[in-house]
Amino acid sequence: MRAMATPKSKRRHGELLEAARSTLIRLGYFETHVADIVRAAGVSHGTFYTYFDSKSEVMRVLVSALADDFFEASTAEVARQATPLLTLEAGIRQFMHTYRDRVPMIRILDQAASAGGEFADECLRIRARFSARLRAIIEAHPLTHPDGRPASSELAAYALGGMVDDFARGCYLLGHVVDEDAAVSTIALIWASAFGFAGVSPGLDRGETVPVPG
Amino acid sequence: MRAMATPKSKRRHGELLEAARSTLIRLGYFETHVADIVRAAGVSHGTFYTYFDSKSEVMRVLVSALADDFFEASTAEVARQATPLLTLEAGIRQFMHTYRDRVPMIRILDQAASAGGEFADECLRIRARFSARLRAIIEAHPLTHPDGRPASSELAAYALGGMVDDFARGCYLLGHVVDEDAAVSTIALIWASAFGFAGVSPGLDRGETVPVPG
Amino acid sequence: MRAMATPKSKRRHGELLEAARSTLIRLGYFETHVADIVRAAGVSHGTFYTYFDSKSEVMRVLVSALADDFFEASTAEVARQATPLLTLEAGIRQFMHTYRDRVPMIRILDQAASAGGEFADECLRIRARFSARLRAIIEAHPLTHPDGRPASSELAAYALGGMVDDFARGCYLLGHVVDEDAAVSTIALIWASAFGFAGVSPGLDRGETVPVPG
Amino acid sequence: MRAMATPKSKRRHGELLEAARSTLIRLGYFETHVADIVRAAGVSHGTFYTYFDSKSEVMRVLVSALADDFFEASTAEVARQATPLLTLEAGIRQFMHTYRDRVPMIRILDQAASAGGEFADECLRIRARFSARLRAIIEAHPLTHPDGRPASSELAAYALGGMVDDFARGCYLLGHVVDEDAAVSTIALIWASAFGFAGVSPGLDRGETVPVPG
DNA sequence: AATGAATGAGCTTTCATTCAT
DNA sequence: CATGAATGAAAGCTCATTCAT
Repeated sequence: MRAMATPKSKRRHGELLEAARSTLIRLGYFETHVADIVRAAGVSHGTFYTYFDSKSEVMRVLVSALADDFFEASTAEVARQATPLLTLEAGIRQFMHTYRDRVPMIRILDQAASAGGEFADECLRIRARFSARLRAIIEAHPLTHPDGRPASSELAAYALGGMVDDFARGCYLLGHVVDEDAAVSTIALIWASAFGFAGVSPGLDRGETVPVPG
Repeated sequence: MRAMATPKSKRRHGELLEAARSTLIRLGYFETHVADIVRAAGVSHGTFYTYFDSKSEVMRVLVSALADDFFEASTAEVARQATPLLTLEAGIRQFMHTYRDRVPMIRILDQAASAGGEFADECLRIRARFSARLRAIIEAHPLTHPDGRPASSELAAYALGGMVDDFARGCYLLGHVVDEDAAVSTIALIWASAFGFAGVSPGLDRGETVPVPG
Repeated sequence: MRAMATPKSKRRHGELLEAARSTLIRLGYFETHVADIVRAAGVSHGTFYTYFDSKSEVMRVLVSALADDFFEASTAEVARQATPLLTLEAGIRQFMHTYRDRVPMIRILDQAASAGGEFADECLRIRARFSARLRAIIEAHPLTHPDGRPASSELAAYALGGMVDDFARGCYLLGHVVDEDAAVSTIALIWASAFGFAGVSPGLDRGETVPVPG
Repeated sequence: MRAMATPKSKRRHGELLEAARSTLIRLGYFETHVADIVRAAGVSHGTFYTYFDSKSEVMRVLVSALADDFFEASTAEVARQATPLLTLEAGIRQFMHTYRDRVPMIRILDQAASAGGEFADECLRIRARFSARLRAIIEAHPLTHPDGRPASSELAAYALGGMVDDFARGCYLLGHVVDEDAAVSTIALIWASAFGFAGVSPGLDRGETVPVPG
């Protein structure tokens, strides 16, 4: 980007960004061309290059903005419910809905990340911020290995957060069809088991057959 | 694809597929062009179209093959270990290693899926096959809600499978750096908690502070 | 063409020609490719070039054959009818039907001629042969200018033949929709006027020989 | 077509059209490629697509323009001559010359129409407009069947118009060599016979309005 | 004589970027 | 600053013809 001096310039810059944003969401990462953006903004090709060095630059700026927006929205507080399990469910449900309501923009994020370049880091940055929040909570309910060692709260947070993230991705990006309510309560149950909430995991005989994961 | 009669044809077909495969891995899904493939194979443009109807077709063939290979490799049997938890760990570790060893080709799958179209379904298909395996196991160790209702084994399988899938994706595709051994044991611990293995989850007082997920 | 020695060769040659003919009619002049012809003949590309020097050569041979067939069919004798006018009509109707029944092949002829090269001459050759027949008849009923000079029978034949040819072309090739019966009787009336048939225009004996148009 | 704003644009658009026109005439419909057009216009490939959506579009525009030009020129008024027959001749001669002077472009029209698609309709449209003019004239000199029924003026117009069209086509497109003067007077004679002009065929007042052919 | 894989020049079209106006 | 026509490299694909087998 080059020109930012006057207020008019600032406005133009913003208009172009907004045009690019709506175009991205409308057409997707790979089908968004400079021609689409400038048409949406009502300016010429030349003007675009007055404000941005390249198409990549706008993409970069926008994808970061999309990522921030997603993060902000998905880390809102959740009201305490009647039981811990219900509160867990409420939190997970909120995440799922936040995801669902932003599918077009998350799809962009996903495409940008898969295309390589700097966007994978952007995704990791979001994940890290999610995990940091979850981690703080887990540390109040530490997972413990059978031998008594505490599990890494960082890793546990990453894994539990990833579970819901993956679920949302499967449902909303890839199109897997599920009963959302059932999904939320199942995930909450697994979280609760991990946190060791009373009345959720019944105890199991030792030494039995063990599943092969994957 | 059209010509397959003679042994020479079969060889060429294979050479082109291999050229396409290595080019895909080298340049990525979006930067792989017919010109790159034929250059790698040492043949002319025309020859490519003797064996494939279009660029999309090779992509389709290759991505499906990659997906199949990944699935086959990641669902191999795992030897029973000393304890159930260790066996869980072994299974998860195997999945992680299978993923790690195929990063270049899984990246292609990921890119193809992000572009939409048929490849997202391919991903779901793989996920469904994973889940089906895991589900069979879960049904032997059903998760139960506090009120006694059994959780959906299908959803539980999808969620638990997603957790490890997401972990592998974060580490190997997006570049998140973790201690793999610690990660595996943490995931195994969460699985074990869900399955209700004795000695893993300690019990928790009701009514306490509850984490906000995400 | 090169190989014609053995009976087997002759058969192959014929098979290829027939395959080319049906392909031409099926796909049209511009959409007929060597690949289509050899597929229809059940032989390889190489074989095609054993019997023909080029695609153009087959086209040349075939278009000439189509032209001959058309000419033969359209110059068949027509039975004398009750009145000369009816006989004229019968002849014109026969031509129209001959044309109509061969639309696919005449279309080829038309396309080939328009594409330039030698095929325009082929069309002229047909027209000349038509005209020659018609001319012989006109010479028995000469058209006379007001000043008493006889009109050129050659030109009159060409013009009158062209009228019906053009009509058929308009209806059957270009898709002009008309009542065929009315068209035939109108054209016959114009012919009769030119020939000076009694009751249409003056001065011609009834019951005489009547031309077959085309 | 997309860009037409500035005068410079208008000029370029015209240059490209003219380049396309001259290229069409030079190389024919089937041998005219975008590369030839842009070379003739002295611009890049990209510029062509700034002004036209596709090659087909220029073809369409040009062929329609050719057709319009041809129609306009060939339906110009013809000065009344000393006798009706001479006026007929003058009209026919004008048509022949109009045709002759536009052979290169009419050839394009012919090729385009033979390829099928929209251009055959274009030809029919021209024919219909010709016929409509001729028909108005014929209705003032109705052709009558021997039984007294009037012939269809529409069909008569189509047939008589087709005669001269076919003649011009034979001479100028297909290369039939004739004495043009003799041809014109022969065709005029046939028209006059059909119209029943005195001294050619009976029963028409002299000195009346005389049709412009074509 | 038959095969059919291989060729490669050539086709139409796209699009990020530049630069004269 | 704004314009938008111009660029040109590069894309996917076609097809008549050749030639080693």
